[in-house]
Amino acid sequence: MYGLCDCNNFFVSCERVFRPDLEGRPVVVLSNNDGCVVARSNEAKAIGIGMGQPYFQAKGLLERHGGTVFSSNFTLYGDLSRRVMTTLRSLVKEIEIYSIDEAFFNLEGHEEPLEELGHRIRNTIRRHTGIPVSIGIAPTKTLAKIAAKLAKQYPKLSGCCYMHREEDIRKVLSKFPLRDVWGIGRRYGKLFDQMQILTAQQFVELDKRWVQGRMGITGVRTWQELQGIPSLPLDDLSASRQQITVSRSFPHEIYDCGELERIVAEFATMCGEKLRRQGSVCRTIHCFLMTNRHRADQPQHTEEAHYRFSTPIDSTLALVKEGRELLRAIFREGFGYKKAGIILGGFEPRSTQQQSLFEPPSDPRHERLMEVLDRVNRHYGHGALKTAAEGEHPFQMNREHVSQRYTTEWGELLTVKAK
DNA sequence: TCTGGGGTCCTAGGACCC
DNA sequence: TCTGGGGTCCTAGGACCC
Repeated sequence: MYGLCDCNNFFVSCERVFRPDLEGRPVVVLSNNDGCVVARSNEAKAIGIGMGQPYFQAKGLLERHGGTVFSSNFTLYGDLSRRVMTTLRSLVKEIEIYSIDEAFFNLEGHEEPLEELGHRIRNTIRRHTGIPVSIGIAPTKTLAKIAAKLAKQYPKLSGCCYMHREEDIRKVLSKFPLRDVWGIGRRYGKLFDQMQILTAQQFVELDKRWVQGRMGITGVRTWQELQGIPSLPLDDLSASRQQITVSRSFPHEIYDCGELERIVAEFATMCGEKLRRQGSVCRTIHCFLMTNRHRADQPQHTEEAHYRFSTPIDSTLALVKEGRELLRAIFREGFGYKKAGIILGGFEPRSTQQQSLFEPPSDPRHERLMEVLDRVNRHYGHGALKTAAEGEHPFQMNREHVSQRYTTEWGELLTVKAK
């Protein structure tokens, strides 16, 4: 049996931990630059605010219902996520952290009745962190996702759904919309709508060879998982990432190459910090640039370029240098750029770094320099020490409604006032 | 006026190997 | 005239996820 622990409306719940006055009222959290709605309280969903809706479209509706809006505060959400995962890890044997607000766990060898255990997990996480979660328990991960959805949907389940009898599962699947199944995205959803295959049960009744031919091995796995055949093992994702990205949309279009260079240098620096934190060196760096795709009246240009280091590196100086060169290669005069990013890939562990036979080894002085750079910035805060290429003023996003970093900054602790 | 960011895995095809 | 069989590795692009 697999369990899924899914935080309810996670970003909104994080804000409500420190603002209990917002219980029962519409609350939304916005993406970077206060662009789109990325989390909604149940009340905000009920008044018709959509997921991913641009804020300027939702603003009026929210205000009419006396709702509250927050800019995203990932420092806070990341810290509360860590607390939720720590609590969960103390209650079950093995967990796979799937995203900032979800984790799977394995239930083999637990003696406590599983439904009871589910409720105990839910109550403990609520008590220790203030975050409400939904628990789904079922024979496979895909079914556990469905169970967690039901737990969220039906109040009489009190936040935990244990789904294991075959006839119960079939009954659920024959009502469950196929497009809401984990692994069925927009593209396949459309295809199945056209075929009039609307429920998960109808999908399960398709021929395996058809599924294989049309959707590949990933489709077959979903098909099997829905039948209770485990096909997605619990992954140990503690291994390091395959790719590191830092990208942002800008508040305004940027026409100046020098300004973009400073921003890209900052993104490359942030990538370098992440890279060294996971103890890797990288072989490739990509830089991309795009204009505002929502402005059909303006000329469009999107381009990407990449560079391969002859010796894998983790030095911010090398990343900044190549990042800026790539940018200069793809930048075109006269276009208003709205978004840029740096992506690192081709990772190897730093400890077993392969040297090139013909190229000179990377500058050994960088290693010491990066150690000092990271130590200074850990102690005095991000950006205390930086490359000249980044310029004086760090890249700023719109964050008009940001809350305090209650749990990670001494200066921003919650203040309690006596009445 | 305003429209997010960061990931994963799979597949097909090309280069290359013996 | 005729031209094998069995692999690996890499990359780009497409699907998906939260």
